[in-house]
Amino acid sequence: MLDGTERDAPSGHGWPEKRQAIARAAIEIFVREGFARTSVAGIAAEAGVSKRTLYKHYGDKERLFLTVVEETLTSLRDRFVTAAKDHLGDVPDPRAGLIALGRDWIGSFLLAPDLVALRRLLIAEGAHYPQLVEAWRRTGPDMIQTAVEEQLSRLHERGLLCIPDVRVAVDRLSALLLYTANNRVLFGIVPISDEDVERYTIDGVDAFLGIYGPRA
Amino acid sequence: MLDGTERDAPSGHGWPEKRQAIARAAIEIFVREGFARTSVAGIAAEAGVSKRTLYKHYGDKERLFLTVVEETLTSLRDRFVTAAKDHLGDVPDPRAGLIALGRDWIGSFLLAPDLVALRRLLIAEGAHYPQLVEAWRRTGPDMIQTAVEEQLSRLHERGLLCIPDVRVAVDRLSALLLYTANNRVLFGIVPISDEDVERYTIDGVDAFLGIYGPRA
DNA sequence: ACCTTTGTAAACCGAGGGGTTCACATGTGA
DNA sequence: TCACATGTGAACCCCTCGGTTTACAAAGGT
Repeated sequence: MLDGTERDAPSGHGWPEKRQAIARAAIEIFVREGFARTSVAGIAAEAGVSKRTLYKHYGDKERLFLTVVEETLTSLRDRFVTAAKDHLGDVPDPRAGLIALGRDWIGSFLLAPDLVALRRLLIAEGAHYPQLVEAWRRTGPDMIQTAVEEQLSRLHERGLLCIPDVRVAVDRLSALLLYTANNRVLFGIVPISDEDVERYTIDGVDAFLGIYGPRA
Repeated sequence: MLDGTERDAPSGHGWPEKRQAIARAAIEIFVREGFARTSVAGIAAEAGVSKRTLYKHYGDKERLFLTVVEETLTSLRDRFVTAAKDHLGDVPDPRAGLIALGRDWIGSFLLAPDLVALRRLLIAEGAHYPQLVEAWRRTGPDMIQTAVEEQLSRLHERGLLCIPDVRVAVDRLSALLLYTANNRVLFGIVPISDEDVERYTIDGVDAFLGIYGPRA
């Protein structure tokens, strides 16, 4: 037991990987169980780490919670910006472009299981930790808002859509695309199929085009 | 101490009012603190009742929780139906009627503090107690859905709106009316003023009329 | 070789909370 | 008047959990 075990998976000791293992386990359990139901011992066990090490890295349960959620939010922001740059590129046909955008928005952001769980956690604990809500607002919605605004502006400038107020248009697009699916997924349990995503997307885009379509 | 005290407010003992006092205190604290953070002793104190009495009425913490939330949901259903009958009556002008409907919908249902807290609770604990989510779906959304469907159908039949699919139209109307406000209020903290409600209402209705207006 | 750093495993402490019991009080009905 | 049902309040048991301490083990640099 003192020789070669635990060599390939570097769990010897003295590595900052411990910290990351703790963070991974912590966010997973916090997000699944909520703050109060989560035990520090459980996190330590899940991370394959002693309680002592955990308390060395993060001072106490609350600081662990705040740190790990905020770290998750910033890593999330990176996901947002890269995805926005990737998938929201130039589109020839407005309808096709909006559908691609909507599909990606719903599938990658709205329904991604970890993001759903994170939103649930923030809604649940937000009243107790307002700073987290503030961080969420900055990283998530605002990023998407500006990215989509940019897209819609481009479509407007090219004369493919008629959008007097881009800000409002983004609100309406997100509402039409996300509202139903968001409700289903937040209250949970019922899984959402790919066909559902496709339906929500097309339906939302068509409603949006009913308002802003070149037809006017 | 054995004569006339506690006559008007019947808190002597031996009354089922105790049960109601417990229920009131319980739902208030559960909704504010969540299940795990709530202590049975706290509920008993808030209700002005001994723990023993509480355990006599409701067997244990979990049964208290489930019972009291489900009772709240059914009492909620009554609120829904009466409000639907009251405020969603016949409307002469579609825009004015929809605005009145929207204002009431947002103000009375979406933003009512107790309903917000209840939705938060259901989102937070839904994964642990699916039965509650099911009860919520039955009492809340479905009631509103059918009530509003009826209203829109009437407007369609009178030729004031052009609505090919009423089901979809209700989804879109609720999305346009509620999405933004719902997000703001669920993540919490930021209060929503009456002016905000008015803005959300008018904006949502106008967007809806952009899709379904007689103009086509 | 030695000491420091980083880690583990387990025991331990104190607080809080779910749930029960006990001794006692007070209205109600026969 | 006496039993009974209902309720009180406080003590109590036991477990979980946050957080600490102790004893020990393995690098790794000098």
